[in-house]
Amino acid sequence: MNQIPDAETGNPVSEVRNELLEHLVGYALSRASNVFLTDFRRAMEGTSIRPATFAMLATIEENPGINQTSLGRALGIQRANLVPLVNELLERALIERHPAANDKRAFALGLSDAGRELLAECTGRIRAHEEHMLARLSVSERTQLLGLLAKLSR
Amino acid sequence: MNQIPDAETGNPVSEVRNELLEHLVGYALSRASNVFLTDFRRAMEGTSIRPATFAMLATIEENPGINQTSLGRALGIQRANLVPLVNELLERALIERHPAANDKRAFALGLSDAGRELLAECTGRIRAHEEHMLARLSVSERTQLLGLLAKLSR
DNA sequence: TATTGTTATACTCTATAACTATA
DNA sequence: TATAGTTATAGAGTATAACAATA
Repeated sequence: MNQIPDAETGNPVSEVRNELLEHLVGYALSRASNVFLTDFRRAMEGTSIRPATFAMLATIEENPGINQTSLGRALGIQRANLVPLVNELLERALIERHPAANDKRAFALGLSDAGRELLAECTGRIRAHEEHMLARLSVSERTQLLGLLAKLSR
Repeated sequence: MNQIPDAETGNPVSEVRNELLEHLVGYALSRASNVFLTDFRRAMEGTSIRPATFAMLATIEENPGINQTSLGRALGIQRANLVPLVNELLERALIERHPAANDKRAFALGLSDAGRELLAECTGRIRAHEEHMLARLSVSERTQLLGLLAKLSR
């Protein structure tokens, strides 16, 4: 892991030991997720799109007319936290919001042309980012990993 | 995924589609990590220990005398962000901090008896939490998953 | 009564820049 | 010059509670 000097004895210590953490899936998930996140940000530089807003655009494109509560539920984002995100995408004219046909409380969300264009641009960048992050994994390992992760979130 | 009414047409829609996100490892990592995080918090209720402070206690126990920079590097926590965390553990008397022998700039960190006790208590809870979260995975699947995740962070 | 969208608020994690004292 | 610890600050994700309008 990391070469360190032992601050107490001054003896050279070859590595930081971490038997406990190394065997915790939760810790490994958190570390791996953060590595991806850092590279995701680099890949998306200049787009002002973050993981949450990308997920929103992708989900709205595939489910035109979806309302905010359903969108939040599908993405694991609470209604309250979705509000400023929706506002941001509206202000950037990446999505459109119309009154829902059968429910005066709700809105139907859809992508604007600009939103569709930006989504396509971001999707291309993200595919390259994933390819870069998964370079060490074979095709079957990638499939395995996706399957195992899906099992954890279900 | 989630049953929603289509807000535009009012037609029943069986599921939220998400072809794109479902095939992104970065997204799956983020979702799974968050599922674990939520359950981790529940499992640690009453201890005032969070993921970062648990990782610190575990790493200090296995590397007595380690300094803050090395600790941060081993955990992926920047020096600047480590400071308030170290202070918190010092104030709770869970760790001790002594001047390093060979470097007047550095401190040697170690666990107090209280810290060792709390670490043991938390470790037990976390093992139960992991067991709970991994219930759907076989032993070999768990090993596979840990191995694949390690490949991503290296 | 329950649900949709909203406001307000707080906590945690992470990132960057710049400082001091030592090495 | 580089490193250890520190301060200050900001961005982003997530959590809870409560409200008005509508179902």
